Amino acid sequence: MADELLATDGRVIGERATATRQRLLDATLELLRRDGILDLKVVDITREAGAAPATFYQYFSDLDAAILALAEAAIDDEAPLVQHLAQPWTSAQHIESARAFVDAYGDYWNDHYPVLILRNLKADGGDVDFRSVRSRANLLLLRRMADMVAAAQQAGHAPDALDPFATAAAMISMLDRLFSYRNELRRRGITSAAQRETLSIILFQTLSGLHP
Amino acid sequence: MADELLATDGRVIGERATATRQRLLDATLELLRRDGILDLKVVDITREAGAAPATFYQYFSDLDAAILALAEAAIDDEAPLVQHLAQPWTSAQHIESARAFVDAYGDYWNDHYPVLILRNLKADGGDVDFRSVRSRANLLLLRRMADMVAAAQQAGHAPDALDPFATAAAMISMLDRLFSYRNELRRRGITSAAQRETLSIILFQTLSGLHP
DNA sequence: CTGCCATCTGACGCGCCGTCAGATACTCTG
DNA sequence: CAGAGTATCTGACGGCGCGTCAGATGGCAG
Repeated sequence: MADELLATDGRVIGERATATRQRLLDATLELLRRDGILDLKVVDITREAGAAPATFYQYFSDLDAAILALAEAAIDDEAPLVQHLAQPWTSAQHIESARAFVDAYGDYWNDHYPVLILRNLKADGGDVDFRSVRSRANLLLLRRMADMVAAAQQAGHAPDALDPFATAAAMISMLDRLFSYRNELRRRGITSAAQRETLSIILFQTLSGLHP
Repeated sequence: MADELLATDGRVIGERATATRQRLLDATLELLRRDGILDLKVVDITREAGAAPATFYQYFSDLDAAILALAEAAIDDEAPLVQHLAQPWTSAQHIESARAFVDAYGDYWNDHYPVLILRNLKADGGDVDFRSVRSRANLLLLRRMADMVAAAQQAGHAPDALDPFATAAAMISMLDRLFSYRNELRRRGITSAAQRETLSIILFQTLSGLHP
């Protein structure tokens, strides 16, 4: 097992230090939720965690390192998502699987959204570490979705001109961004239930090539 | 005409000052492209524009005010987009309109992406000014798309359970996010042409209810 | 109790923010 | 074209967060 945590000077850290490190990560996520993505300060994190500013730098070289650690941790919560994509959606009844997937994605998003948004920003900006963690996070989902599209194409349900992987990426993109936008939609009188149903239908149609 | 520009102290500004203000805005966009969204500094903007830091604050109360001005300016470039959604897509031939729209959206995105990303971030974060400018920017597009969905529903092509407005928002979301992601897709060997065709098909299917 | 190692901390120099009083450039009048 | 008046620009400054360092504190083994 290589999951022994290291301090920035390279030494393996003990129980007390591991707990402190975790408090700092918890505080980071909490502040990201509370104050938004653009106003995160190390000083505030350490105050929230009841530590001195210098302590933060014992476990993370800078803010990015902490966010990267949170992004790594988020990967573990993806398991329930993949499950709903286990088999291709081959009949109208499978719209129910699409609904379940959208719900699961919503839960996942709620738990991790500030980290996911920052991860995407930094990955888009070219940071190799964030690109790597995003890649590992998305790959399973993208592969499963791409396989579903390919199956739909072989069954003659979906257009051959669709690139399966690009289609999968488009669906993940839609979900990511629309969940950010959902408060705005609610403000316009569109309920969560309507949003969920709309997403489920688009996802079902696009991945299966069928009408629900 | 109320398009006379004001300094932060409220006075109407003249020709020279307007030019300086514009140089600052140009420099802001240039630095956003070059250095990314998260490392923008007033000092750098003024250096790039050949002005003193204090000059920036004569025309913008802070960085957000400048970005907001850029977001306002971006709205003017939306006209070509709306054009492609003028009439509903009622036959398979209209896939060509979808392609044209995707291309136009790509151009628009290329011209303004750092500003659009920041605008969305701050609007999602609850900033009322950025919510307002995003709302004004999106509304025309969203309305047109929603009308297309409603028309497809009346023709019996699209499921009635789709919320037209939420569907439109999902499509815009997909476009916004996927254009950010396109370098990653290219890295995976998916060409721009394949991305464009995939987006066009998904858009066409979802808005028209037809197969291409 | 004492020494040792892990862990934590206050204090500091640095760079950017946003403000102010004053310098500079332009314009208009006589 | 001199000089006053206004528009525009600027250097300098206090404040704050960053990231580093030497040293303080805590806990455990002998």
